[in-house]
Amino acid sequence: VDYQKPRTSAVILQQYQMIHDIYVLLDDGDRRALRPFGLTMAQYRVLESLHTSHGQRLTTLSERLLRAKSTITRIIDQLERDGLVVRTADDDDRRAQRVVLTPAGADLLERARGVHQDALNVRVSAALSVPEQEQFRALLNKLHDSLVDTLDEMGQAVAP
Amino acid sequence: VDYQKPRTSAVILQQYQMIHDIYVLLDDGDRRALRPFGLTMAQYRVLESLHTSHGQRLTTLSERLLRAKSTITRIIDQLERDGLVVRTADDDDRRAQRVVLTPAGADLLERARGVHQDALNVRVSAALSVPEQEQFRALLNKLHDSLVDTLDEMGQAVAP
DNA sequence: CAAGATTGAGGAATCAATCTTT
DNA sequence: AAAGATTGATTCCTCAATCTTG
Repeated sequence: VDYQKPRTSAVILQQYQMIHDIYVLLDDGDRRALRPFGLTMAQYRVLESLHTSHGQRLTTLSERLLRAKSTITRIIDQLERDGLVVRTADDDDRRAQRVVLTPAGADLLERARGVHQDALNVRVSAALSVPEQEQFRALLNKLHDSLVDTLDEMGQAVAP
Repeated sequence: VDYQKPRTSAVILQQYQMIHDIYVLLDDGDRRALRPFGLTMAQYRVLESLHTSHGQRLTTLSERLLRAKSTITRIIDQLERDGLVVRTADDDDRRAQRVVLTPAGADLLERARGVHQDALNVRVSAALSVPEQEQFRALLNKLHDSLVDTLDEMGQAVAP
């Protein structure tokens, strides 16, 4: 018996694999919902973030969406090529680019969001009651914030 | 006001983005923990699955790990090249391949698992108390099973 | 030098097509 | 025809290096 190195409980391992699988399952449904609009999940999340907060920098998007800066650059390239967003110069800092949703982008987001949300709603509502959803949300929040904290302590690592 | 099309509540949307972010955050930590062993997360999960159930078919691995069959083929290629697993002929069905862990593979898994679990343990324990973890696990389980069910109803879609 | 952004190279995952066996 | 598995082409993402500006 080893008294010195407490091993991870089976509960935690199950949790992790479960989170992983749930992510994959949700991702699978998302891709199906967004495909008719020609959007990947990453592109969709960028549009959503821009809708919430206009004129973000690429670096800000990288931090919020937990993607490498180069990934964001390429996603914006695609979206701009499709006429959904536009890069704008930053008056205060000539290094930075501000990204703005075009009318076409806002329109596409609006339509995609409807389909995406309905599909998500069906799947989650079938699984959890409203009180359970609230309870679930609270636990996710707690875990999320804690993970972000430990990430910060190690020096930003996701998007170098 | 629109009485006909109930939209998704903000709660559900927050949940989804939270799950997505948590996945990315955990994945980031995993990659750091497994890199010294030369393993990706997908490879690690294959080894784990083979340790639990010996001699699985590639198709079975594809279904359990929610990855496309071609993805599994390539992961097994890599693991076999590194001498961690071996493809074995199936006596009953000459189309099928049974995958088995080699002693080297079992050994590497053992060592990687220790580091991976400790790293995960630290991060999750810092976030949730033991009762919370148990509560969390129950909700994840419920959501997971429900998502699998709705996936099955739509005809297998993840790995065509 | 540090920060914002981009580019090239490489890995990982998927789709569609193909081959063999049932 | 259908199932198990593989291959080729393509997309997505990341890392490391680079360019410009603060």
